[in-house]
Amino acid sequence: MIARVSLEIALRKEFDYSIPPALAGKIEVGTRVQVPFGARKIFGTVTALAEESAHTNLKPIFKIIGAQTLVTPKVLQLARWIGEYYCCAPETALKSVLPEAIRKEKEGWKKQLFVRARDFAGEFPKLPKRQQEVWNIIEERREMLLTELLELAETTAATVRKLEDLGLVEIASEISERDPYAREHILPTQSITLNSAQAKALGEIIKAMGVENSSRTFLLHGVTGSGKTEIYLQAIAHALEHNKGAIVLVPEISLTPQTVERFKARFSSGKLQTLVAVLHSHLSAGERHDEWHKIRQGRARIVIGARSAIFAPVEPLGLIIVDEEHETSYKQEEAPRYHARDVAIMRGQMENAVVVLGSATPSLESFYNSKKGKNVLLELPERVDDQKMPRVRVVDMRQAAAKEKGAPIFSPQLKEAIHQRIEKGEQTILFLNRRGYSTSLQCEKCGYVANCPNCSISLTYHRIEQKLACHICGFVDKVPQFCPNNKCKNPAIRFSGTGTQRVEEALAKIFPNARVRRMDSDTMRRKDDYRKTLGEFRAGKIDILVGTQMIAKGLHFPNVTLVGIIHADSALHQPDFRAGERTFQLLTQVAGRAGRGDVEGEVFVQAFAPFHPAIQYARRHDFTGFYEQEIEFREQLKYPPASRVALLTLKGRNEEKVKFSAEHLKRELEKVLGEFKDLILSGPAAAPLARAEQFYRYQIMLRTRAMSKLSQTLAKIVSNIALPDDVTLSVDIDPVNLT
DNA sequence: AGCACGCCGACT
DNA sequence: GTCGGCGTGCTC
Repeated sequence: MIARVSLEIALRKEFDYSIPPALAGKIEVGTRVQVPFGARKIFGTVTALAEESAHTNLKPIFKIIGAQTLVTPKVLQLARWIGEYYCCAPETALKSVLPEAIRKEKEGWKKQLFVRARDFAGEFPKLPKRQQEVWNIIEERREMLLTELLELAETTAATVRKLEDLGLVEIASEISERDPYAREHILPTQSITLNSAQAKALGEIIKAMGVENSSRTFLLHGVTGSGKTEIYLQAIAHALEHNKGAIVLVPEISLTPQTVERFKARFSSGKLQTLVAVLHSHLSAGERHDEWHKIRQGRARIVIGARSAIFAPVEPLGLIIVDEEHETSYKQEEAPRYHARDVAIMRGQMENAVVVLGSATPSLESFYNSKKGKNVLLELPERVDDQKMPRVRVVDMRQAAAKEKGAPIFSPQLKEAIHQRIEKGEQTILFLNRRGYSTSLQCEKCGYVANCPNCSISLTYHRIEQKLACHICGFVDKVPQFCPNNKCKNPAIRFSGTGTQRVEEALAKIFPNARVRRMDSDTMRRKDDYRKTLGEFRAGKIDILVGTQMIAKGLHFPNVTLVGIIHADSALHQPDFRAGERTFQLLTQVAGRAGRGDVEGEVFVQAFAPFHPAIQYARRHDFTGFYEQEIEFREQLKYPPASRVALLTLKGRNEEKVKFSAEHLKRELEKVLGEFKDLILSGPAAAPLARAEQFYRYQIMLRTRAMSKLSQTLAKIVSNIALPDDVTLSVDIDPVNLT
């Protein structure tokens, strides 16, 4: 027998090996192996078994890695598709399918000493007092951790060893499974009765699950608080009843203990007792290892996790849920540059699983697909608790700016609203998507701006830490006391643009008695900070929470009746065709934080372009209206979803070389791509962020409706084109980030 | 990806 | 005469 092996080096080629007698019958498709390759030893994955090979003198496989076949044939098939569609080496795609913790040569199980009572035949010996006490504990528990026993009996291992010598107990090193949620106390929950819209949606999903050999994708469009999660839970319960497993994808940022708890509470406790495995980046390598094997061994049937959880080896798979499907964090920003939502749809098709995409603000792509019949739209138009949507007021900051000298941070309306909440003991969330104190430092006299030496952006002033920092590369500099321009040396330097630190400071001045807390990546350095701060906020120990992105998602606090968005249109000027969509989504999500208790919520949106459609449709909670006007623009300019984009980026330290290479690449593309009738080729042009971490970047954008075909053609060009070795080319299919 | 082989310039 | 530059090609 011969095994075809995909090696863990991006050669875009597979190699044949003979299976030595010692491994005969133990190797199958998906087995990870170590093989000789030239003078080296390399890991790889068996992708096929064959009777014969085109090559002679095959070398034998060295050994098998892992106790069990790690890549299931279905996941292997999925990896192949990713390599093809996302235009990367199949080896790169295959590599990302297994977590790092699983790919190690030695197994990652944690072994601990266990003490177990043995069946004792014959006369029970008379034991000394201490030994008898220890025995009593063991006899009752039958089996326990040695460390636990020592603590409980306040004794040492020597005493237990005595019992072992007498043949009363055995001490053995055994696998002890790590449980990242062992400390949480989870109370079981029961299904909640659904309202009619929910019941109808669930009915459709269940109906689709009953049909064999037809996968179906649903787009569950439900406003914030419309009860999407309960539908997920009941759909999963249905899958379990039919002996199928489920994968739930959640954006990393909303994978909080509360989210996990909701799933565990329904399935991991009470009479169902189905294990829920969790996969996300905050787990230790050991925890991830154990969670993954729980899934692989079929003990966990439900997986909840971030992007890469879409590769979880759940088998058979009945249901995939992609919550907040519009979230950009589903896109991996390094090779393989896959979009987990789209991989989910593909996996659903391959495995006959039903896919449910959920969102209050669906991506234009998914909504467009529902119009085209590629997925089935399910609408939840109302909040489950009959609460009204919050009242959204848009404040024209141009007027506020005209009244005072320059634009204030808070409009008078927002200031008054905050004041009222403090009086009433209600809470406020203020959102601003910019950390630091001010976004730039400029000399008013000579025009000098403090820029990053490595990137083409200005440095952000951090007042508390007294530093200037680059938010791209992390460069840090001292704050100059006067203009660094030698000919100027002006002591008056202006800080402009507002960040969260400045908002926090301003609040302290205006409301000296209010308890203000800032939440951004600068204050949330430690693992536990996030949980702690939210705990204090929930307990009412904080009046005003100021924060970035971090506070926009999923938080649910009944006492929050006011949400202020400080600079709602800050994203609108970005050179990205999705700028409007992002703004609409963000405003809707943030606004959804208000009024989830008994009191009606109020949202203040401060903007310099208050009549922009993204802001006006968000104000009216009108997704469909926004979609209709946005899709018109996308269709006119042939942007997604009216087309698909491939973004080619060239990077290098030498700008001229990068530019030249980009022009060379474009000429090569023009030669080959004539057959694509609807192709639009634009660029090369300097990337919006022209330099990052000392690398100059040039881009070429390709647009077509036939992306599968285009990425196949691109793969050929990319692997054949000759570029200087200090210039690198990356291909991003369906990019979400154009910078 | 890494390593060997191979063919032309400045050195003991 | 050698040491070494990195172009080309190969690894089952």
